[in-house]
Amino acid sequence: MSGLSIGQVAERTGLSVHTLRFYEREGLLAQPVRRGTAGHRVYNEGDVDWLGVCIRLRASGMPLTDIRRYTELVRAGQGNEEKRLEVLREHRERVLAQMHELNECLKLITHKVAIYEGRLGLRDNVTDCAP
Amino acid sequence: MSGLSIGQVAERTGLSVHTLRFYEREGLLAQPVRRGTAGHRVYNEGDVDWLGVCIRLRASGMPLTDIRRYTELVRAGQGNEEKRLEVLREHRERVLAQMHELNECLKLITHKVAIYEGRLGLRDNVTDCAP
DNA sequence: CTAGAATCTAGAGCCGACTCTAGGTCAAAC
DNA sequence: GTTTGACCTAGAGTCGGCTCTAGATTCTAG
Repeated sequence: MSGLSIGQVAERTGLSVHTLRFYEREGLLAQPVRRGTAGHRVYNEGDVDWLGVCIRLRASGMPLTDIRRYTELVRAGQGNEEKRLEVLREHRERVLAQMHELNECLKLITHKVAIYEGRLGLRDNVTDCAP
Repeated sequence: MSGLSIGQVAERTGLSVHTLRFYEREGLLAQPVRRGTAGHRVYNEGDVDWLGVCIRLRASGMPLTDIRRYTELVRAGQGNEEKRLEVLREHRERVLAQMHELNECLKLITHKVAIYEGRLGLRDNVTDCAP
């Protein structure tokens, strides 16, 4: 069941084939992709899983350079767990900070929505209300 | 009370003077900034407050074009509350989606951190590439 | 009065993250 | 046996969001 074309991987991951090649150039793949006949990329399930991790990290705001750094550590094999932890913990801080920021924004939006809904409601209820 | 230079506003908001001028060009200010002698910008507290809102919206991922759209509605005055609500609700959805995504990422990170901490604690040599 | 800091405008430059193009190879379907 | 479509590489282009430069003017402290 391992032996996916770039098109199949694109479909599965939601990335475009362009982006898949781009990510590979950027060193985001844990292992170098195997090549089949005519040099076509052949992905396996592990590649897809790893791409899933990359996608999640990207979606949470990790820059490509950091993902590459982490990928390189994984690729280098055992013995650098401390460094991997450092990268992960650093990103966790960013994620938490971002969550906090989003919460603040949510409060602001909720506040403003309440104001506008109140204003509209008032207008509906009191039909002859001149501003 | 009112009468802040661009430098003072930069200091208060954390934006650079470059960015303040850029935001103004992009139409992110609710009112056109007044000008003092020699054409220097003179901000008031209301401007700073509005910039605070813009900064929060930006930090939560709202693109500048959407902030401009919203600003234009506010600038246009009463009567478009429905449209403002639409912009706000739309962004709220994005924020909630983003929070969900961050949560998923947090789970992933926590999982991986646990693995690495366990590995360091137990000194085993499992090769891990699982998501 | 003068040096240095702050401001102005218009426009160029930069960076991250894609996204697309051109020109080519190859396999299978008609 | 040619056409179609997925794939290849190298490299150019795009876009959002700043960031900086140049050259001029103006405020401010000594």
